[in-house]
Amino acid sequence: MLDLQFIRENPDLVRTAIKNKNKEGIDLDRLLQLAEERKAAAGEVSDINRKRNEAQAARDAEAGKNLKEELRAAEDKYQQIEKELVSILIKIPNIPSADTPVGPDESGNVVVREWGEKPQFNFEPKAHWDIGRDLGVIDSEKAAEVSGARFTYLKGDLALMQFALVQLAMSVLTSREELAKIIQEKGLSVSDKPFIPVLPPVMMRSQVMNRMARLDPIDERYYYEKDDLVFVGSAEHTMGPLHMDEAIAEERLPIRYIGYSTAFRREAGAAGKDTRGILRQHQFDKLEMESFAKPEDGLAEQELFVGVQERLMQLLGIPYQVLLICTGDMGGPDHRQFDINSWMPGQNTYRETQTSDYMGGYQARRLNTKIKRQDGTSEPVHMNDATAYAIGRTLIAILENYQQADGSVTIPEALRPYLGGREKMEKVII
RNA sequence: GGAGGAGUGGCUGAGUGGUCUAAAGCACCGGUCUUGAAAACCGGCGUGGGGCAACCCACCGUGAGUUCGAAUCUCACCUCCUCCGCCA
Repeated sequence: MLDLQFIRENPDLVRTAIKNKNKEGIDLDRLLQLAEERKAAAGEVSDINRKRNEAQAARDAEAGKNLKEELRAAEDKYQQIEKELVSILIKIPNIPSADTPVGPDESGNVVVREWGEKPQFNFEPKAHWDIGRDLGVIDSEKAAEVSGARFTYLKGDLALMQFALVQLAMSVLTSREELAKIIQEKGLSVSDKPFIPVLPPVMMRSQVMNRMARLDPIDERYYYEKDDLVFVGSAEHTMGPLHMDEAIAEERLPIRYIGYSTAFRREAGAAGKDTRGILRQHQFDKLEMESFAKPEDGLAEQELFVGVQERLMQLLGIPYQVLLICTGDMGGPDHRQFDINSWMPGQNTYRETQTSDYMGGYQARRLNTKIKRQDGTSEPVHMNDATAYAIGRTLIAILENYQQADGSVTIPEALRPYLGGREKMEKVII
Protein backbone atom coordinates (compact mmCIF):
# COMPACT_ATOMS: atom_id res chain seq x y z
CA MET A 1 0.00 0.00 0.00
CA LEU A 2 1.21 3.47 -0.84
CA ASP A 3 0.96 6.37 1.56
CA LEU A 4 -2.26 8.27 0.88
CA GLN A 5 -0.56 11.57 1.57
CA PHE A 6 2.06 10.69 -1.04
CA ILE A 7 -0.65 9.88 -3.58
CA ARG A 8 -2.37 13.18 -2.96
CA GLU A 9 0.87 15.07 -3.42
CA ASN A 10 2.04 13.10 -6.48
CA PRO A 11 -1.04 12.06 -8.45
CA ASP A 12 0.76 12.21 -11.79
CA LEU A 13 3.55 9.91 -10.61
CA VAL A 14 0.94 7.43 -9.39
CA ARG A 15 -1.05 7.71 -12.61
CA THR A 16 2.06 6.93 -14.64
CA ALA A 17 2.90 3.95 -12.45
CA ILE A 18 -0.61 2.56 -12.88
CA LYS A 19 -0.34 2.93 -16.64
CA ASN A 20 3.18 1.53 -16.97
CA LYS A 21 2.41 -1.44 -14.73
CA ASN A 22 -0.63 -2.29 -16.88
CA LYS A 23 -3.02 -1.77 -13.97
CA GLU A 24 -5.55 0.32 -15.84
CA GLY A 25 -9.02 0.37 -14.34
CA ILE A 26 -7.94 1.82 -11.01
CA ASP A 27 -9.97 4.96 -10.42
CA LEU A 28 -7.43 7.37 -8.97
CA ASP A 29 -9.75 10.38 -9.20
CA ARG A 30 -12.36 8.55 -7.16
CA LEU A 31 -9.69 7.77 -4.56
CA LEU A 32 -8.69 11.41 -4.26
CA GLN A 33 -12.33 12.39 -3.96
CA LEU A 34 -12.88 9.75 -1.26
CA ALA A 35 -9.87 11.05 0.63
CA GLU A 36 -11.54 14.45 0.83
CA GLU A 37 -14.87 12.93 1.81
CA ARG A 38 -13.25 10.84 4.48
CA LYS A 39 -11.61 13.89 5.99
CA ALA A 40 -14.98 15.65 6.13
CA ALA A 41 -16.69 12.59 7.61
CA ALA A 42 -13.95 12.22 10.23
CA GLY A 43 -14.44 15.84 11.19
CA GLU A 44 -18.16 15.23 11.57
CA VAL A 45 -17.64 12.20 13.79
CA SER A 46 -15.13 14.03 15.91
CA ASP A 47 -17.52 16.98 16.24
CA ILE A 48 -20.39 14.77 17.41
CA ASN A 49 -18.08 13.02 19.84
CA ARG A 50 -17.11 16.33 21.37
CA LYS A 51 -20.76 17.31 21.87
CA ARG A 52 -21.44 13.86 23.25
CA ASN A 53 -18.64 14.20 25.78
CA GLU A 54 -20.16 17.50 26.88
CA ALA A 55 -23.62 15.98 27.23
CA GLN A 56 -22.18 13.17 29.34
CA ALA A 57 -20.37 15.59 31.61
CA ALA A 58 -23.69 17.40 32.11
CA ARG A 59 -25.52 14.06 32.62
CA ASP A 60 -27.93 15.18 29.89
CA ALA A 61 -29.68 11.93 28.98
CA GLU A 62 -31.92 13.44 26.31
CA ALA A 63 -29.12 15.11 24.36
CA GLY A 64 -27.00 12.01 24.80
CA LYS A 65 -29.65 9.80 23.21
CA ASN A 66 -30.00 12.09 20.21
CA LEU A 67 -26.25 12.40 19.75
CA LYS A 68 -25.93 8.64 19.92
CA GLU A 69 -28.17 8.34 16.88
CA GLU A 70 -26.29 11.09 15.08
CA LEU A 71 -22.99 9.42 15.86
CA ARG A 72 -24.18 6.09 14.56
CA ALA A 73 -25.21 7.65 11.26
CA ALA A 74 -21.97 9.61 10.93
CA GLU A 75 -19.89 6.54 11.71
CA ASP A 76 -21.74 4.43 9.17
CA LYS A 77 -21.06 7.05 6.56
CA TYR A 78 -17.39 7.17 7.53
CA GLN A 79 -17.08 3.38 7.40
CA GLN A 80 -18.64 3.29 3.95
CA ILE A 81 -16.21 5.88 2.62
CA GLU A 82 -13.30 4.18 4.35
CA LYS A 83 -14.18 0.80 2.90
CA GLU A 84 -14.32 2.05 -0.67
CA LEU A 85 -11.18 4.13 -0.17
CA VAL A 86 -9.16 1.20 1.10
CA SER A 87 -10.44 -1.09 -1.65
CA ILE A 88 -8.97 1.28 -4.24
CA LEU A 89 -5.88 2.19 -2.23
CA ILE A 90 -4.65 -1.37 -1.87
CA LYS A 91 -4.91 -1.94 -5.62
CA ILE A 92 -2.58 0.93 -6.43
CA PRO A 93 0.82 -0.53 -7.34
CA ASN A 94 4.15 0.67 -6.02
CA ILE A 95 6.03 3.34 -7.97
CA PRO A 96 8.80 1.81 -10.12
CA SER A 97 12.35 2.98 -9.43
CA ALA A 98 13.94 5.62 -11.65
CA ASP A 99 16.12 3.02 -13.38
CA THR A 100 13.29 0.60 -14.10
CA PRO A 101 12.76 0.35 -17.86
CA VAL A 102 9.28 1.12 -19.13
CA GLY A 103 7.91 -1.79 -21.12
CA PRO A 104 4.71 -3.67 -21.86
CA ASP A 105 5.74 -7.20 -20.83
CA GLU A 106 8.79 -9.44 -20.53
CA SER A 107 9.98 -8.25 -23.92
CA GLY A 108 10.90 -4.98 -22.21
CA ASN A 109 13.25 -6.56 -19.67
CA VAL A 110 16.89 -5.57 -19.95
CA VAL A 111 19.84 -7.94 -19.61
CA VAL A 112 22.27 -6.04 -17.38
CA ARG A 113 24.92 -8.75 -16.93
CA GLU A 114 25.88 -12.20 -18.15
CA TRP A 115 28.18 -14.66 -16.47
CA GLY A 116 29.69 -18.02 -17.35
CA GLU A 117 30.51 -20.11 -20.37
CA LYS A 118 27.73 -22.23 -21.77
CA PRO A 119 28.91 -25.87 -21.75
CA GLN A 120 29.72 -27.39 -25.13
CA PHE A 121 28.43 -30.89 -25.77
CA ASN A 122 29.58 -33.34 -28.44
CA PHE A 123 26.15 -34.96 -28.17
CA GLU A 124 22.57 -33.77 -28.08
CA PRO A 125 22.01 -32.52 -24.49
CA LYS A 126 18.95 -33.99 -22.82
CA ALA A 127 16.27 -32.19 -20.83
CA HIS A 128 16.34 -32.74 -17.08
CA TRP A 129 13.20 -34.92 -17.11
CA ASP A 130 15.00 -37.45 -19.30
CA ILE A 131 18.27 -37.25 -17.37
CA GLY A 132 16.41 -37.55 -14.07
CA ARG A 133 14.25 -40.47 -15.22
CA ASP A 134 17.24 -42.36 -16.63
CA LEU A 135 19.20 -41.90 -13.40
CA GLY A 136 16.14 -42.84 -11.37
CA VAL A 137 16.33 -39.61 -9.36
CA ILE A 138 13.12 -37.99 -10.69
CA ASP A 139 9.94 -40.04 -10.49
CA SER A 140 7.01 -38.12 -11.93
CA GLU A 141 4.91 -41.13 -12.89
CA LYS A 142 4.37 -42.55 -9.45
CA ALA A 143 3.95 -39.05 -8.04
CA ALA A 144 1.17 -38.43 -10.56
CA GLU A 145 -0.62 -41.58 -9.39
CA VAL A 146 -0.20 -40.69 -5.74
CA SER A 147 -0.60 -36.91 -5.75
CA GLY A 148 -1.46 -35.78 -9.26
CA ALA A 149 0.17 -33.61 -11.86
CA ARG A 150 3.00 -31.27 -10.86
CA PHE A 151 4.20 -33.42 -7.99
CA THR A 152 7.44 -35.38 -7.97
CA TYR A 153 9.50 -37.82 -5.98
CA LEU A 154 13.16 -36.75 -5.88
CA LYS A 155 15.45 -39.62 -4.96
CA GLY A 156 19.03 -40.60 -4.33
CA ASP A 157 21.74 -38.07 -5.01
CA LEU A 158 19.21 -35.52 -6.23
CA ALA A 159 17.57 -35.62 -2.81
CA LEU A 160 20.99 -35.31 -1.18
CA MET A 161 21.82 -32.44 -3.48
CA GLN A 162 18.90 -30.49 -2.05
CA PHE A 163 20.46 -30.62 1.39
CA ALA A 164 23.85 -29.81 -0.11
CA LEU A 165 22.43 -26.64 -1.66
CA VAL A 166 20.86 -25.67 1.65
CA GLN A 167 24.16 -26.09 3.45
CA LEU A 168 26.17 -24.27 0.80
CA ALA A 169 23.81 -21.31 0.80
CA MET A 170 23.71 -21.16 4.58
CA SER A 171 27.50 -21.24 4.77
CA VAL A 172 27.74 -18.18 2.52
CA LEU A 173 24.87 -16.18 3.98
CA THR A 174 25.80 -16.64 7.62
CA SER A 175 29.41 -15.62 7.02
CA ARG A 176 30.38 -12.00 7.53
CA GLU A 177 33.58 -12.62 5.53
CA GLU A 178 31.73 -14.02 2.51
CA LEU A 179 29.30 -11.11 2.51
CA ALA A 180 32.14 -8.62 2.87
CA LYS A 181 33.78 -10.13 -0.22
CA ILE A 182 30.60 -9.71 -2.27
CA ILE A 183 30.17 -6.15 -1.01
CA GLN A 184 33.72 -5.33 -1.98
CA GLU A 185 33.45 -6.89 -5.45
CA LYS A 186 30.26 -4.95 -6.14
CA GLY A 187 31.64 -1.73 -4.67
CA LEU A 188 28.63 -1.40 -2.37
CA SER A 189 28.42 0.52 0.85
CA VAL A 190 26.14 -1.70 2.91
CA SER A 191 26.50 -3.53 6.17
CA ASP A 192 28.14 -6.99 6.14
CA LYS A 193 25.77 -8.18 8.87
CA PRO A 194 25.10 -11.92 8.36
CA PHE A 195 21.73 -13.46 7.66
CA ILE A 196 19.85 -15.20 10.46
CA PRO A 197 18.72 -18.71 9.42
CA VAL A 198 14.98 -19.29 9.81
CA LEU A 199 12.63 -22.24 9.41
CA PRO A 200 9.30 -20.47 9.09
CA PRO A 201 5.72 -21.81 9.21
CA VAL A 202 4.25 -22.86 5.87
CA MET A 203 0.68 -21.99 6.80
CA MET A 204 -0.50 -18.57 7.78
CA ARG A 205 -3.61 -16.52 8.46
CA SER A 206 -5.26 -15.18 5.34
CA GLN A 207 -5.43 -11.79 6.99
CA VAL A 208 -1.67 -11.56 7.36
CA MET A 209 -1.13 -12.81 3.80
CA ASN A 210 -3.41 -9.97 2.76
CA ARG A 211 -1.29 -7.48 4.66
CA MET A 212 1.70 -8.81 2.71
CA ALA A 213 -0.23 -7.90 -0.48
CA ARG A 214 0.16 -11.55 -1.51
CA LEU A 215 -3.29 -13.03 -0.97
CA ASP A 216 -4.52 -12.09 -4.42
CA PRO A 217 -4.94 -13.78 -6.74
CA ILE A 218 -6.45 -16.20 -4.22
CA ASP A 219 -6.76 -18.80 -7.00
CA GLU A 220 -2.99 -19.14 -6.91
CA ARG A 221 -3.03 -20.09 -3.22
CA TYR A 222 -3.90 -23.28 -1.43
CA TYR A 223 -6.40 -22.21 1.16
CA TYR A 224 -7.68 -24.34 4.03
CA GLU A 225 -10.99 -22.68 4.74
CA LYS A 226 -11.87 -24.60 7.91
CA ASP A 227 -9.01 -22.96 9.78
CA ASP A 228 -8.71 -19.87 7.60
CA LEU A 229 -5.13 -20.78 6.79
CA VAL A 230 -3.26 -20.15 3.58
CA PHE A 231 -0.31 -22.28 2.48
CA VAL A 232 2.67 -20.08 1.71
CA GLY A 233 3.81 -19.65 -1.85
CA SER A 234 7.24 -18.65 -0.56
CA ALA A 235 9.06 -18.28 2.73
CA GLU A 236 8.80 -14.58 1.99
CA HIS A 237 5.15 -14.73 3.02
CA THR A 238 5.90 -15.73 6.59
CA MET A 239 9.23 -13.94 6.95
CA GLY A 240 7.95 -10.57 5.78
CA PRO A 241 5.58 -10.36 8.77
CA LEU A 242 8.34 -11.28 11.24
CA HIS A 243 8.26 -7.72 12.55
CA MET A 244 4.68 -6.71 11.96
CA ASP A 245 3.26 -4.17 14.39
CA GLU A 246 6.76 -3.35 15.58
CA ALA A 247 8.88 -0.22 15.54
CA ILE A 248 12.50 -1.26 15.04
CA ALA A 249 15.21 1.00 16.42
CA GLU A 250 17.22 2.45 13.55
CA GLU A 251 20.55 1.18 14.88
CA ARG A 252 19.35 -2.44 14.70
CA LEU A 253 18.98 -2.26 10.92
CA PRO A 254 19.56 -3.94 8.60
CA ILE A 255 17.98 -7.16 9.87
CA ARG A 256 18.55 -10.04 7.45
CA TYR A 257 16.97 -13.49 7.39
CA ILE A 258 17.60 -16.54 5.27
CA GLY A 259 14.55 -18.79 5.37
CA TYR A 260 14.16 -22.33 4.13
CA SER A 261 10.70 -23.66 3.49
CA THR A 262 8.42 -25.54 1.19
CA ALA A 263 6.35 -23.37 -1.13
CA PHE A 264 2.91 -24.27 -2.45
CA ARG A 265 1.41 -22.94 -5.65
CA ARG A 266 -1.75 -23.95 -7.46
CA GLU A 267 -0.40 -22.75 -10.83
CA ALA A 268 -3.99 -21.98 -11.68
CA GLY A 269 -3.24 -19.87 -14.72
CA ALA A 270 -0.50 -22.11 -16.04
CA ALA A 271 -2.50 -25.05 -17.36
CA GLY A 272 -0.49 -26.94 -19.93
CA LYS A 273 2.62 -24.83 -19.34
CA ASP A 274 5.90 -26.53 -18.37
CA THR A 275 4.16 -29.76 -17.54
CA ARG A 276 7.25 -31.92 -18.00
CA GLY A 277 9.90 -32.19 -15.35
CA ILE A 278 10.14 -30.21 -12.15
CA LEU A 279 10.24 -26.62 -13.36
CA ARG A 280 6.70 -25.77 -12.35
CA GLN A 281 5.48 -27.78 -9.37
CA HIS A 282 2.65 -27.43 -6.88
CA GLN A 283 5.19 -27.98 -4.13
CA PHE A 284 8.85 -27.08 -4.05
CA ASP A 285 11.51 -26.06 -1.58
CA LYS A 286 13.22 -22.74 -1.59
CA LEU A 287 15.76 -20.66 0.28
CA GLU A 288 14.61 -17.10 0.55
CA MET A 289 16.36 -13.95 1.74
CA GLU A 290 14.40 -11.24 3.48
CA SER A 291 15.66 -8.00 4.92
CA PHE A 292 14.52 -4.91 6.71
CA ALA A 293 16.58 -1.80 6.01
CA LYS A 294 16.58 1.95 6.26
CA PRO A 295 14.95 3.62 3.25
CA GLU A 296 18.23 5.25 2.26
CA ASP A 297 19.88 1.80 2.14
CA GLY A 298 17.11 -0.09 0.33
CA LEU A 299 18.44 0.02 -3.23
CA ALA A 300 21.97 -0.94 -2.18
CA GLU A 301 20.53 -3.72 -0.06
CA GLN A 302 18.89 -5.11 -3.16
CA GLU A 303 22.19 -4.94 -5.03
CA LEU A 304 23.73 -6.99 -2.25
CA PHE A 305 20.91 -9.52 -2.61
CA VAL A 306 21.56 -9.79 -6.35
CA GLY A 307 25.27 -10.10 -5.60
CA VAL A 308 24.54 -12.99 -3.26
CA GLN A 309 22.38 -14.66 -5.89
CA GLU A 310 25.17 -14.34 -8.44
CA ARG A 311 27.73 -15.73 -6.04
CA LEU A 312 25.51 -18.73 -5.33
CA MET A 313 25.19 -19.50 -9.03
CA GLN A 314 28.90 -18.88 -9.64
CA LEU A 315 29.76 -21.39 -6.92
CA LEU A 316 27.79 -23.96 -8.91
CA GLY A 317 29.30 -22.84 -12.22
CA ILE A 318 25.89 -22.23 -13.80
CA PRO A 319 25.86 -19.61 -16.60
CA TYR A 320 23.25 -16.92 -15.98
CA GLN A 321 21.87 -13.57 -17.02
CA VAL A 322 20.81 -10.79 -14.67
CA LEU A 323 17.68 -9.03 -15.89
CA LEU A 324 16.29 -5.70 -14.81
CA ILE A 325 12.55 -6.25 -15.03
CA CYS A 326 10.46 -3.63 -16.84
CA THR A 327 7.33 -1.94 -15.53
CA GLY A 328 4.91 -4.22 -17.37
CA ASP A 329 6.48 -7.44 -16.10
CA MET A 330 7.31 -6.53 -12.51
CA GLY A 331 5.17 -7.26 -9.47
CA GLY A 332 2.63 -4.70 -8.28
CA PRO A 333 4.27 -4.20 -4.88
CA ASP A 334 7.79 -3.92 -6.36
CA HIS A 335 9.80 -0.75 -6.52
CA ARG A 336 12.50 -2.52 -8.47
CA GLN A 337 12.86 -6.14 -9.58
CA PHE A 338 15.75 -8.19 -10.88
CA ASP A 339 15.52 -11.74 -12.15
CA ILE A 340 18.31 -14.22 -12.64
CA ASN A 341 17.78 -16.55 -15.56
CA SER A 342 20.01 -19.58 -15.66
CA TRP A 343 21.16 -21.47 -18.71
CA MET A 344 19.37 -24.75 -19.25
CA PRO A 345 21.04 -26.47 -22.20
CA GLY A 346 18.57 -29.36 -22.28
CA GLN A 347 15.89 -26.85 -23.15
CA ASN A 348 18.30 -24.61 -25.07
CA THR A 349 17.15 -21.51 -23.21
CA TYR A 350 17.50 -19.41 -20.07
CA ARG A 351 14.89 -20.02 -17.40
CA GLU A 352 14.12 -17.98 -14.31
CA THR A 353 15.83 -19.38 -11.23
CA GLN A 354 15.87 -16.37 -8.93
CA THR A 355 14.06 -13.12 -8.44
CA SER A 356 14.78 -10.11 -6.28
CA ASP A 357 12.03 -7.79 -5.11
CA TYR A 358 12.64 -4.42 -3.52
CA MET A 359 9.38 -3.25 -2.03
CA GLY A 360 10.38 0.05 -0.48
CA GLY A 361 7.87 0.79 2.26
CA TYR A 362 4.96 -0.68 0.30
CA GLN A 363 4.56 -3.90 2.29
CA ALA A 364 5.76 -2.44 5.57
CA ARG A 365 3.00 0.16 5.58
CA ARG A 366 0.26 -2.45 5.84
CA LEU A 367 2.33 -4.71 8.07
CA ASN A 368 2.90 -1.72 10.32
CA THR A 369 6.63 -2.37 10.52
CA LYS A 370 8.37 0.89 11.25
CA ILE A 371 11.76 2.34 11.87
CA LYS A 372 12.15 4.29 15.04
CA ARG A 373 14.66 6.98 14.16
CA GLN A 374 17.07 8.35 16.70
CA ASP A 375 15.36 11.74 16.49
CA GLY A 376 12.12 10.05 17.59
CA THR A 377 10.33 10.10 14.22
CA SER A 378 9.14 6.91 12.58
CA GLU A 379 8.42 5.73 9.05
CA PRO A 380 7.80 2.41 7.28
CA VAL A 381 10.88 0.20 7.07
CA HIS A 382 12.09 -0.79 3.62
CA MET A 383 11.84 -4.46 2.73
CA ASN A 384 13.75 -6.64 0.29
CA ASP A 385 13.10 -10.23 -0.54
CA ALA A 386 14.96 -12.46 -2.97
CA THR A 387 15.48 -16.10 -3.82
CA ALA A 388 18.73 -17.62 -2.65
CA TYR A 389 18.19 -21.02 -4.24
CA ALA A 390 14.91 -22.19 -5.70
CA ILE A 391 16.00 -25.77 -5.12
CA GLY A 392 14.02 -27.49 -7.88
CA ARG A 393 15.08 -25.12 -10.62
CA THR A 394 18.67 -25.11 -9.41
CA LEU A 395 18.67 -28.90 -9.58
CA ILE A 396 17.43 -28.63 -13.16
CA ALA A 397 20.30 -26.31 -14.04
CA ILE A 398 22.80 -28.69 -12.46
CA LEU A 399 21.40 -31.77 -14.22
CA GLU A 400 21.34 -30.13 -17.61
CA ASN A 401 24.67 -28.28 -17.43
CA TYR A 402 26.65 -31.12 -15.88
CA GLN A 403 25.29 -34.00 -17.96
CA GLN A 404 27.75 -36.31 -19.68
CA ALA A 405 27.59 -38.31 -22.91
CA ASP A 406 27.13 -41.57 -20.98
CA GLY A 407 24.03 -40.25 -19.20
CA SER A 408 25.81 -39.57 -15.94
CA VAL A 409 25.91 -36.20 -14.20
CA THR A 410 28.99 -34.61 -12.66
CA ILE A 411 28.46 -33.09 -9.22
CA PRO A 412 29.53 -29.43 -9.03
CA GLU A 413 32.71 -29.16 -6.99
CA ALA A 414 31.20 -26.86 -4.36
CA LEU A 415 28.61 -29.51 -3.51
CA ARG A 416 30.91 -32.53 -3.32
CA PRO A 417 31.83 -32.06 0.34
CA TYR A 418 28.14 -32.53 1.15
CA LEU A 419 27.82 -35.64 -1.04
CA GLY A 420 30.54 -37.79 0.40
CA GLY A 421 33.19 -36.24 -1.86
CA ARG A 422 31.72 -38.00 -4.89
CA GLU A 423 32.32 -36.59 -8.38
CA LYS A 424 29.37 -38.20 -10.12
CA MET A 425 25.74 -38.76 -9.25
CA GLU A 426 24.89 -42.39 -8.70
CA LYS A 427 22.06 -44.14 -10.44
CA VAL A 428 19.21 -45.15 -8.16
CA ILE A 429 18.68 -48.90 -8.27
CA ILE A 430 15.52 -50.15 -6.61
C1' G B 1 -10.43 -31.84 21.99
C1' G B 2 -12.00 -30.65 27.54
C1' A B 3 -11.62 -27.39 32.16
C1' G B 4 -9.83 -22.93 34.36
C1' G B 5 -7.10 -18.09 34.37
C1' A B 6 -5.29 -13.75 31.94
C1' G B 7 -4.53 -9.73 28.01
C1' U B 8 -3.92 -1.85 30.36
C1' G B 9 1.61 2.98 27.51
C1' G B 10 8.93 0.65 25.95
C1' C B 11 8.58 -2.67 30.66
C1' U B 12 6.23 -3.79 35.64
C1' G B 13 1.49 -2.74 37.28
C1' A B 14 -3.16 -0.02 39.79
C1' G B 15 -7.89 0.69 38.10
C1' U B 16 -14.81 -3.74 38.35
C1' G B 17 -20.14 2.04 35.43
C1' G B 18 -19.24 8.91 35.73
C1' U B 19 -13.18 14.82 37.09
C1' C B 20 -9.76 7.94 33.69
C1' U B 21 -7.86 14.01 30.75
C1' A B 22 -5.42 5.97 32.91
C1' A B 23 -2.21 5.96 39.43
C1' A B 24 2.60 4.54 40.71
C1' G B 25 7.41 2.59 39.72
C1' C B 26 11.31 1.36 36.18
C1' A B 27 13.56 2.77 31.65
C1' C B 28 14.45 6.98 28.50
C1' C B 29 15.22 12.54 27.27
C1' G B 30 16.23 17.69 29.04
C1' G B 31 17.65 20.75 33.23
C1' U B 32 19.71 22.04 38.33
C1' C B 33 23.83 20.50 41.33
C1' U B 34 29.04 18.40 40.19
C1' U B 35 35.91 18.87 37.80
C1' G B 36 33.12 14.66 35.44
C1' A B 37 29.72 10.89 36.65
C1' A B 38 26.29 8.72 40.11
C1' A B 39 22.61 10.07 43.63
C1' A B 40 18.98 13.72 44.67
C1' C B 41 15.60 17.32 42.90
C1' C B 42 12.65 19.83 38.74
C1' G B 43 10.42 19.14 34.00
C1' G B 44 9.31 16.07 29.85
C1' C B 45 8.11 11.28 28.08
C1' G B 46 2.44 6.58 23.57
C1' U B 47 0.04 6.10 18.52
C1' G B 48 -3.16 7.96 14.73
C1' G B 49 -6.50 11.88 12.68
C1' G B 50 -8.08 17.26 12.34
C1' G B 51 -6.57 22.59 13.02
C1' C B 52 -2.09 28.37 11.48
C1' A B 53 -2.61 27.86 16.67
C1' A B 54 -4.83 27.49 21.56
C1' C B 55 -6.88 23.04 21.17
C1' C B 56 -10.28 19.03 19.57
C1' C B 57 -11.27 13.65 18.43
C1' A B 58 -10.12 8.38 18.63
C1' C B 59 -7.33 4.29 20.78
C1' C B 60 -6.91 -0.11 27.57
C1' G B 61 -6.03 -7.73 22.60
C1' U B 62 -9.91 -7.48 18.07
C1' G B 63 -15.02 -6.84 16.63
C1' A B 64 -20.09 -6.23 17.93
C1' G B 65 -23.66 -4.97 21.88
C1' U B 66 -26.06 -2.82 26.64
C1' U B 67 -26.09 2.34 28.75
C1' C B 68 -27.11 9.36 28.67
C1' G B 69 -22.05 7.43 29.92
C1' A B 70 -17.64 1.34 29.26
C1' A B 71 -10.63 -0.06 30.56
C1' U B 72 -14.77 -1.66 33.87
C1' C B 73 -21.02 -5.09 32.09
C1' U B 74 -22.68 -8.87 27.84
C1' C B 75 -21.51 -11.86 23.37
C1' A B 76 -18.11 -13.65 19.63
C1' C B 77 -13.20 -14.10 18.07
C1' C B 78 -7.69 -13.87 18.67
C1' U B 79 -3.40 -14.64 21.73
C1' C B 80 -0.84 -16.29 26.07
C1' C B 81 -0.60 -19.23 30.75
C1' U B 82 -2.09 -23.68 33.98
C1' C B 83 -4.21 -28.57 34.25
C1' C B 84 -6.33 -33.00 31.65
C1' G B 85 -6.51 -35.93 27.03
C1' C B 86 -3.88 -37.17 22.45
C1' C B 87 0.71 -37.06 19.92
C1' A B 88 6.23 -36.59 16.29
